[in-house]
Amino acid sequence: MKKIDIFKKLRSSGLRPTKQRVEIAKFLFEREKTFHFTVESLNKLLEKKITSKFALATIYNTVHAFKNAGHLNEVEVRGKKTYFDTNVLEHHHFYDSETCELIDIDADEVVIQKIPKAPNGKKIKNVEVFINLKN
Amino acid sequence: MKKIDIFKKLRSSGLRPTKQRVEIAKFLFEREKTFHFTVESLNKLLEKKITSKFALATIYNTVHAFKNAGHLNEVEVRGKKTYFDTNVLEHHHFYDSETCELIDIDADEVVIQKIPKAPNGKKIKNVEVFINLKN
DNA sequence: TTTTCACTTTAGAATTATTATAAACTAGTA
DNA sequence: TACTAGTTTATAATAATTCTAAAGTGAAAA
Repeated sequence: MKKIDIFKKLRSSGLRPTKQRVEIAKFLFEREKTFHFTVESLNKLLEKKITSKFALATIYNTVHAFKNAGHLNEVEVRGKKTYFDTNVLEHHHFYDSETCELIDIDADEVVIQKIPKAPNGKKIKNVEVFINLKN
Repeated sequence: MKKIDIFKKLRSSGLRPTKQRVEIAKFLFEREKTFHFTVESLNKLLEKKITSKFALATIYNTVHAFKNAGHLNEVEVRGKKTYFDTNVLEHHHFYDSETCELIDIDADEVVIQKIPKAPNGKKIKNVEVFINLKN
């Protein structure tokens, strides 16, 4: 993803392309594969990669802004930290609790045959399948 | 569930039937339907129901002890608080993010036709289906 | 280009859920 | 009854996240 595309991405979601947002966006979206992270892990990786230091609050702000703009997914993981995912398509996850690692599963790799109706007046927003792993 | 059964349940899992544990166990397990709660909500409900006051740490200790003994399930919910469930059979959940409410789905109400293989050397421990609701 | 101002960043304080600590208590056994 | 390991308790500590308010900055308007 080129710099100009990053700018577009930010602008089109109503986010000013500040130095911090551009750097973080480049780090997150200039990659082939899906990337899973917590704010803590992202902060550590950015510290290594980037010369200037961003406030932790900025990482939080930016990640939430990206999430609200639909550029990041928040992933369903039991635990203290919140995981994010650069894959914003509908998909599912393996979770390896030994390593605390998430692995993406494409939506078409899971086929659900039967599902109950949503209760009284509610609708189904989405279905997440979470496969816990063991050794 | 009678008092004697509560005692048995506790003893058979190596837990001394203290006043606190018995009270909490009665509150949790003497019901027909599944019960979902957080430590905070359980604490509030116990305060209403019970004359004596238990330390918050005791609620945490007890809930964890019950969970480790297999009498409670910890449920996969995104968010800060940890949810528990008196239903320890394999099952799934609806989640209503408006009301932060969990609703059980029996295992046989969901049929999965296709699922990917576990990655390199890992095995599948269990599969959780989480259905997010909207209005 | 300069001015202006709403939006951002920042450091640090505040908050919230949870766990750790260490002293006081108690169930069950000898 | 007395002992002891397991429990409870109040409080402190921790950890992730959010809040705050002051300083900084992008970009639209003059």
